[in-house]
Order: sequence, then structure tokens, then C-alpha cells
Amino acid sequence: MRPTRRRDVPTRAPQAGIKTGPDRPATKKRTIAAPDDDVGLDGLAGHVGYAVRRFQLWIFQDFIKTLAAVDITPTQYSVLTVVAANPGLTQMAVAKRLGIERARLVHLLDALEQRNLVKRAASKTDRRSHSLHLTAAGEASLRQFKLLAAEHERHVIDKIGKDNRDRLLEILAPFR
Amino acid sequence: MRPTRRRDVPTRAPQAGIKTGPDRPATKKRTIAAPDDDVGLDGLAGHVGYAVRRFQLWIFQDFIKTLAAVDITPTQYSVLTVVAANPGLTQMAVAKRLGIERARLVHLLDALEQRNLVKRAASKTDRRSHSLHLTAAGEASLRQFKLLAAEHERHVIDKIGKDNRDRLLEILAPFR
DNA sequence: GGTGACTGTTGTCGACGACAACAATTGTTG
DNA sequence: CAACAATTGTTGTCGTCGACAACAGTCACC
Repeated sequence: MRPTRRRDVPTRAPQAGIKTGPDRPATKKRTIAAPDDDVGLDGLAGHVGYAVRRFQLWIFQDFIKTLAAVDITPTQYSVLTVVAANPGLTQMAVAKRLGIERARLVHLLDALEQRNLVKRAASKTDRRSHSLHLTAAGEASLRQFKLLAAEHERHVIDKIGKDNRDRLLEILAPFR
Repeated sequence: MRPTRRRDVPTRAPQAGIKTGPDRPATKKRTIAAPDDDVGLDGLAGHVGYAVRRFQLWIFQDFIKTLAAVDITPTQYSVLTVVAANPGLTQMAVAKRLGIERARLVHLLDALEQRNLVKRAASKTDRRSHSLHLTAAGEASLRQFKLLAAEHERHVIDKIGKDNRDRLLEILAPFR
């Protein structure tokens, strides 16, 4: 029998008639260098969203891999960068600027504060809010992070070309 | 007192010296049309990854909103499109083609099968695998989905321009 | 004929966005 | 000045998602 529970799918007959295709192996091992990628995307190829999703996946993976040694994610990097560029900013302001939820930013800052990269100070003008700053260690670390981020950016250029990369930045600028 | 538990943050003194900024209201209501967006991004502006993330977020939101009436997500749409274009495909093949995990695809297909859009048939050549097909209802539905997806694509064009959109597709083509 | 690889499935983990609720605080308004 | 709405940081929950691990059935190959 099959894996014990197969859902209540009727398991209907194989339904002859529709060309099933050779159930291609899809593995590189058996068929040495099979034309594995002849699966059509049909209309999907004309959708920007799909292309962007794949690209974003690739770019985040590369960023994480490149900054793995310092254990910094893209989101953490963006928070550090914005706080560094605008010392004293409120959590709300940072969240709104980066399109992160207030609630989410709390945890992000918790982690960054535990690593002594950021500190929350009481705002002098509004006792509800915190003013955010990098610690000395944070400033130093960020300099190193930026070097690695630049290396990641070079990977992007190697992948799509400098001209295309510049064009991307230009096209996507309106989204901040 | 503050919200009961405020983390073990030392709550150190306000740390005078650093320009705190007016803790700007960040609300359109109080300050009519405040220059709310003068928070610098610093180096972040030069990173493709950040721009792509924001863009991807926007595009997915619009897709979901545009296809809300038929309750189809971008991922579901991609699965339907690929299965429609390649009838009889294996789950593995679909997963690999779309960059989805096998495990994830199981749930996606469960949902689509419950809605009678897709059916899993036993493969005639490999009893381990399923050959995927659209149902008649699935074919009909997909035609409608494609109309809505085209409308979403027009939104994209309205946002970034047709030339930029074409350029995007071109640049991101290598990512499939 | 037995061993190793592959498929579909289930489950778990962590990251993440969307929300809702809440205490503390602020600003406004009657 | 007191009442009230709005804001800020925080906690918690829910559903989605990618990454893994494990497992039963099946297949390929020596």
C-alpha cells in the first residue's frame, strides 16, 4: 500500500487519453545530461512577479551566504543601516521606513541589542518611544558588514552585469 | 510604569548629545503633509536586494488583490499554469520547475484538488508518482484566472511603464 | 535478489507578515 | 483640568512559507 493515508482522493483510474509524457526522470544521475529543463512555463514566462520572485530568492540566498560568517540577515542589515544613518530614530519610524511591522521590529531589535550592536534609549521628548542608536561595537561591526554586503553586490553584478544592475536600481527606485 | 515587562534593557539615561530629532509625528493627521519621508536609507539605496524585496512585496499584494475574487495566490497560479502547459507532469517535476519543495507542493495540490481544479492520477509507468492534470473545471477556471492575471500585469505596467517592464523581464530571464 | 536511490507524504522547526489586545503615555478638546 | 482619542512599544496568535528529517512504497541496477 501507499504511505498509509493517501487523503480521500478517489484514486480514480489513470484516465487514459491524455498524453502522460514519459514521466521524465528529472534526475541528472540516471540520464547523464538529460534535457531536464524542457518543462514549459507557458504564460508564466510573461509575468514579472514570477521572475522577480525567483530573482529575490536567489539574491537573498546569496546575501545570507555571503554574510554567514557574521550571521546577519538582509533584514537585520537594513535595520542597522537605517539606524546608523539616522541616529535617534523611533522604532515606529524605522518600521515604517523599512516596511516592517512594529511587532516584528521588536524581536529584531531584541536580537540586535543582545548582540550589543544597537541600544534603545529613552526618548527625551516622548516617554513612550525609544530612540535608537548603534553602539560603538555596532558601528565597527557595521563597517565590516558593509564590506561583505559590497561583496554580495559584486556577486549580483557578476550574475546580471553591471549595466543591468544599474538599470534594475533605476527601475525599482520608486519602491524606495 | 511601562508595559509591565520591558525586557532587561538597562533603560539607561537618555544619552544627551546625539540629535534625537523631533520624534516626528509620522502621522498625516497631526502635521498635515509633513515631510515624513526624509529618513535616509544610506547605503541601502544602492542594494538591489532591498529594492527587489520592496518591489516583490508590492507585486504580490497586487496579484492577490486582483485575483481575490477567485481566491488564487501567485503560487497556486504558477502551479496551475505549469500543469496546464505540461499535462501528466510529476509532482517532483513541477516542484523542481517552480522551485517549490516537494513537501510544500503536497499541500498546494491538496487544496487545488479539493477545489476540483487539479487531479492526481496514478502514473502508468511509475507506481510511485502521480501524473498531474487539470480537470475540465480547472481548464475553464484557469482561463478566467489568466484574464485577471493579465489585468494584474497591466497594473505593473501602469506602475513602472511598459518599457521598464519589458526590460525587467529581459534582465530577470536567466532566473527562469 | 538485494541494495541504493527516488517519490509522495507527514511532521517539525524557524522566519515572517497580518492582526488583535494591552499598558503607558501623549495631545486634544470640551 | 478632566475626559477621550490616538500613538508607541510590547506580547501573543494565526496562517504562510522554506528547510529538514523521517518513513513507506517503489524502482533501477549490479
